[in-house]
Amino acid sequence: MDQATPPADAPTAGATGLGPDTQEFLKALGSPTRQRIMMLFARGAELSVGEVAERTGISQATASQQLILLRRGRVVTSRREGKTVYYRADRDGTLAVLDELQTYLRTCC
Amino acid sequence: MDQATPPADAPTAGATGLGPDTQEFLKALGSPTRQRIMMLFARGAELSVGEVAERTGISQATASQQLILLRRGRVVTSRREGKTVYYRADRDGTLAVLDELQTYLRTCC
DNA sequence: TCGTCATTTCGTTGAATGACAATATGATGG
DNA sequence: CCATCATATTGTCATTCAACGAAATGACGA
Repeated sequence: MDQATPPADAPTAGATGLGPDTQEFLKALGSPTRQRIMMLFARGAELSVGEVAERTGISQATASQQLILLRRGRVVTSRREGKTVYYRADRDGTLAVLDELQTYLRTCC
Repeated sequence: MDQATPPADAPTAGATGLGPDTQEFLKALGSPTRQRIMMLFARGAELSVGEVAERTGISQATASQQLILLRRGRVVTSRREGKTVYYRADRDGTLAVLDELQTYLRTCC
């Protein structure tokens, strides 16, 4: 929905020195619930939304929402296979964001 | 140092696989306001609470609060000199937390 | 001791977030 | 086309968070 609303890069970025991806990454992993979700994806595991909901004990709707937030932070990727959507850890995205984070912290410290 | 807290009460820790420090770190840097604050500490700058308030345009009370949150995440340290409290980036704390974060992400990916 | 300055804490308000149930969308098989 | 299953979206409520002004704490000098 709000995908084409921002011009290109300015909504959250700008004065912070961090790109939007990294900001979303930090917010995504800052939540205990989403941290718990991430533990399910250890060692390349791939799970459907329903499986994540079941194993974490949260509702299906909430699981879907939180997974979308994690995807926005490039922490996970999704793959559709028929009716079900499989999520797994986004190795490349995570490494990219972590790299930017380190660069940022080098600026501050 | 609340480093050794195995069974007692682990509100946020436990099932997430992340230590409390790292959780506080992620929450601390997840806020645009606090990211803006951190940019003031570039290249080892040391500022008082009042200076941070003035340069960011937020009230002095809010600045104090946000700096305390950043300190909890080991992103900054504080030093008292007379009446004024000086804050600066916590290099060691940041590196330590970043190291734990990388270890955590290696588990997931 | 008293007053002042800098910081912290307190109490409150509006906005953002997290969670759920209910409903809508989308894909697949009959 | 219709029924069904998995996911996404919507609407609502409770909790949390950011921010402020006002009051309390703490440190220093007169």
